[in-house]
Amino acid sequence: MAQERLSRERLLAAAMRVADTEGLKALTMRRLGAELGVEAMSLYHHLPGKEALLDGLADAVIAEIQDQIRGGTGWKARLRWRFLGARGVMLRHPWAPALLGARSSVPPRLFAYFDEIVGTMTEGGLSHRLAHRGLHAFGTMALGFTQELFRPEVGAASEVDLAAMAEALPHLTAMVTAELHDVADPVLGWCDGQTEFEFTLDLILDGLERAATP
Amino acid sequence: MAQERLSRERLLAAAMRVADTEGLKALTMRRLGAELGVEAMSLYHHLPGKEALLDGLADAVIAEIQDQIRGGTGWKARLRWRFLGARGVMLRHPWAPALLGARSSVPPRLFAYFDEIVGTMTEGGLSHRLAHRGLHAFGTMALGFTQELFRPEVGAASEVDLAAMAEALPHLTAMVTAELHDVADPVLGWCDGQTEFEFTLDLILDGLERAATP
DNA sequence: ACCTGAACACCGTTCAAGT
DNA sequence: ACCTGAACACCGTTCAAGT
Repeated sequence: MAQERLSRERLLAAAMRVADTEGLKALTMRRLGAELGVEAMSLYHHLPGKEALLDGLADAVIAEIQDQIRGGTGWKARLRWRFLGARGVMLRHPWAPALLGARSSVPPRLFAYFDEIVGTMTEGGLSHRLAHRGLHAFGTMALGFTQELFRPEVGAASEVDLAAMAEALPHLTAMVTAELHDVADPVLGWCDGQTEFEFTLDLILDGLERAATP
Repeated sequence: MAQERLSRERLLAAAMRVADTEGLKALTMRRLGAELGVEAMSLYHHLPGKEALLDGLADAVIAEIQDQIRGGTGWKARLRWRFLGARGVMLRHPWAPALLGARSSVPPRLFAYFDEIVGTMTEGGLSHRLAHRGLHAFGTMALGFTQELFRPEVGAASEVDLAAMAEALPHLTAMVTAELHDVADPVLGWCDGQTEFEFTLDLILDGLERAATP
């Protein structure tokens, strides 16, 4: 079954494949072994354990963000592309936000990634203090998720009693009604995500620019 | 050992106690049973399973945020107090961000919480569209965490080779050096969290206000 | 009704044994 | 050196039995 020699790279690639297709919970050492046509214990010759596997997976996601080509001139445009690219990576790997949020150690590549973000700001004329605060302001946006932490539950959502909801949650109901984009799917379709992500991004970028030019 | 009758409330209180003192990983059904002087299987008479326990815990955190008294007049001041209060709750329960981030179902109280936030904005004169985008812009800030996803590893942090770091990560090193607040702890002490949280909060609040008044 | 104890199906991992 | 298979210490949970 084992076509080629195992390696750390092959393990991580297979782990990402399993996570993409079956979710993070399905990624067990035994399942990963089966994916590679090998016993679970063989994996321990290339990685010290499960935690190291997840650390490597988190680092690989950062690497994928860094691999995104960046375009545009000016610090605002460059950061805009960076973060939109990061969001794209996260949409391809829906398990990634939860993984990055749960990791206790910082993925090594994250330092280089943040270094580049800071460099983009300071070379754009922002002070170190403002760049520092900017880094915090972007927060999880630099990793492509702002509001994606709670995944919608498909199925149960359409059974919402709008009349009862209007009584218990008047403001939210009024907003949903006013903001409805897609009538076909009144609960899931009223946020498109991309629009709100870009709004937040521009809000922060414009706020930083205003703070930089007194 | 079992002093009083068990109840869902007693289970959740004990679960929060275990999580606060020993962390979320230590919260197993057997450990929770021991905390209450009872066998693990007794818990299943008051909760359907582990997932329901974690759901209840997530909901209890939202309830604790909602219990914070809110002061101030005007929508910006009220939201400011709300989110600073949410941050305080999360600082008391360091396990909460990871839990809320990992839950697949939405805690029931979150709807009422968001309804109040939307109501604060619309009663302050913001359109439903702007309130909607504001809700997304606040994102995880409404739950008290923006950048707390990666916990610093105490101990290994002080062993950083600043000279090597300056070469590999020039922008980040320059920023850390320029922004150093506490010389005694050069790596952990250069962010105080609270300052950056308030900066982000005001950045978004001011940006929304500017978008509301053309 | 509520609680118990043994058992089952998992999981990550240790260890001695194979090649 | 790399991979295996049995075993160990956990975990959430089922089930029959107690009171």
